[in-house]
Amino acid sequence: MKIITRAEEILLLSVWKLQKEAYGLAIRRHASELLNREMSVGAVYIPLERLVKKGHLTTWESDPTDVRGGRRKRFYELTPAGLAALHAVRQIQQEAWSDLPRLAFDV
Amino acid sequence: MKIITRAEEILLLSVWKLQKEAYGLAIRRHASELLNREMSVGAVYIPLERLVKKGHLTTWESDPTDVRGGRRKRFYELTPAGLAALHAVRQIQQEAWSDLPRLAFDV
DNA sequence: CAATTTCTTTTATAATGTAAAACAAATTAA
DNA sequence: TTAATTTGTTTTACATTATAAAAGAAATTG
Repeated sequence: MKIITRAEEILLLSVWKLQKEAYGLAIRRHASELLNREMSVGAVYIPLERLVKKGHLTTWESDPTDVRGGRRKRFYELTPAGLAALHAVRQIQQEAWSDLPRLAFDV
Repeated sequence: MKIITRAEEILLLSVWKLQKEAYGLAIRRHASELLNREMSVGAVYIPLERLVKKGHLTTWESDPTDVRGGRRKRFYELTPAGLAALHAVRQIQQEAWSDLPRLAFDV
């Protein structure tokens, strides 16, 4: 299984975290907070579409809400395959960060 | 600070782990094991050079050893900046993976 | 209906990732 | 002494991913 990229990891985790509120701009806000840095709109929507195409997310459009400017939203949800990809990357991370020797200059 | 990519993370951690044996092919072997998948030669050397250019690694050439085919090796070592980049990505990971709600289909 | 707001899609380009081929220099075997 | 083998790095050429910025859409408010 090919490992997901960091952007994919952050976006999948954002979708997971946001649950029923996982739509484009909300995902962007959450992911930006995680990264401590404003992600551009394209940096979110384009990878999200890729994740859908790969089967790691499902997506659908909602009806408009009645808040000002509240147009249709495109929601996302994690699939079992997406969750598996997250678990896989998590495991690799834990392995990679284990048993590291002490460094000369230290933290 | 711009976050490092997954490949960069794996390579920096491999250099860290290998200590005095951190040269191209050894790094490739170690990183391949971590990822459970053979990395191509270019997938290692090119990112390594990028990390040197960014100041996350230092590099130098050794003298040849006397084992069969043992030619000059190019070694790498983590810099304080490289370590800082690893710490930064680690922190983001821990934040991103915390407080995730239960899923419908569960692990 | 013009202005404003929320939200998504598209476009164009920069940066990264990767396989594969080429190159280099050492030891060993014939 | 030279051909084969081994260990290793560099280069090339291309595919994939990341990103900013602009454009487009549909709703509410003034």
